Amino acid sequence: MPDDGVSTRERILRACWALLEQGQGAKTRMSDIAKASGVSRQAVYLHFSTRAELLIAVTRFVDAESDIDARLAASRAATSGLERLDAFLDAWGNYIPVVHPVCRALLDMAPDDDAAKLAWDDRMAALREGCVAAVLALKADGNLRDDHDEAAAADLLWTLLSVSNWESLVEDCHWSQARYIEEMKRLARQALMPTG
Amino acid sequence: MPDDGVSTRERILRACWALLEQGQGAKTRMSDIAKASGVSRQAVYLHFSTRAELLIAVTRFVDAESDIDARLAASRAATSGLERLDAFLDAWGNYIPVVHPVCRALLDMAPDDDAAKLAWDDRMAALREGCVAAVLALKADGNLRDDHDEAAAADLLWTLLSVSNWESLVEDCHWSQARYIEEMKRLARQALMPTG
DNA sequence: TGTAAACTTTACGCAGTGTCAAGTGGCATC
DNA sequence: GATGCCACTTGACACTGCGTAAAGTTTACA
Repeated sequence: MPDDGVSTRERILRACWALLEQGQGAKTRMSDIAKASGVSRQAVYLHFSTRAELLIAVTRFVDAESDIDARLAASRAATSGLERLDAFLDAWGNYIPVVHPVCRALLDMAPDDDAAKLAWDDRMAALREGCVAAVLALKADGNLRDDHDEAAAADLLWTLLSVSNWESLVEDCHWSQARYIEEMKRLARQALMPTG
Repeated sequence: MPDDGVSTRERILRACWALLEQGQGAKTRMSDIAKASGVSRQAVYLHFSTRAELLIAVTRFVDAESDIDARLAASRAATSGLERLDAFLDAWGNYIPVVHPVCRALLDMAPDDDAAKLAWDDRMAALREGCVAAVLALKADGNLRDDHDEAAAADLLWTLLSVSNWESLVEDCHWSQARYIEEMKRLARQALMPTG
């Protein structure tokens, strides 16, 4: 533990996070990260054996720092299905902008790197669990369309909530975050519930 | 012009296409393509100065070979807005599986390569034009929701029709192509038209 | 004084892209 | 039949970025 009480490992994680946040996701090199952390390139490898491992660690770090669990608590506490759906959309939809830079970096290296792909798939599997839970809550209220089963409904919701769709609307189409959330809520209701 | 009457350039394009179709998009190297074309690696560079340029040429080649224009003709010929929307969804939705391997390869290199990114954005801009046309046709019929303007409606449709969403439903969730098209049509109507 | 942990420095191996220069074989033209 | 061009081959090389290896430095602690 050097100067301040913060560990080198954490300095690297924060520096990497900061770099990813200022764009250039896929172009962020190990040497850039080392420089930004004020540490040698080799020191980075002392803590994270590959670039993929570092990026995965950063996503976990961001999850912890931004307390994703607290965000999701409201959706689990909801009493009605619709309430749960809305709360889940609020939680996840508002979390996307926070993790997005890191997600993007991970996603960009996934086609090349099996570890990154695995980590991403894992994340998406967790998201899908939330979707299934929301769908089941709707169904319990008799508020699920009868023309698709729970799996299909979850597929649809999971697809709507993808990071790509957020990028498309917020980054490419310049929608505000609030508008994105609002429209997603409407879209999800229309897609899943019996009457508009 | 060697053995058969087909040019080396075309042999390379077809070989590249075939390789991309059998998976491993981002992992397809210039040397693999050369080998599959029965030509030296240098010969590939004689025809395409970079990997990005080659991939872009392949997308154009696939467009020409699969006659994307003919596919879109029906949507332009439609008389009503709804007809146009459906025809557009059929044309594009059924074209995705054809170009997908090539699109994926281009998309995978976009974060790293400006030329690839530009080519991709161009393609997406063309798709958006189709979306705008469909939205305007709906509006002409008085069949556009009044709670978003044409731009927002086009944004939404364009996002729904993304390659990522096709991948999500067809590849990840194992939906059939027919089911994908059907559900997209419903989703688009619900999102854009006044009454479900 | 010794030693162990954390980090630095320098160097290297490797894959893949893109470049360069010197061939080679066929085909056309004079 | 020599000349020359064209498309292509061969083999080498520079460059980037990842990951590894080995030896040295600093600090802290016993």
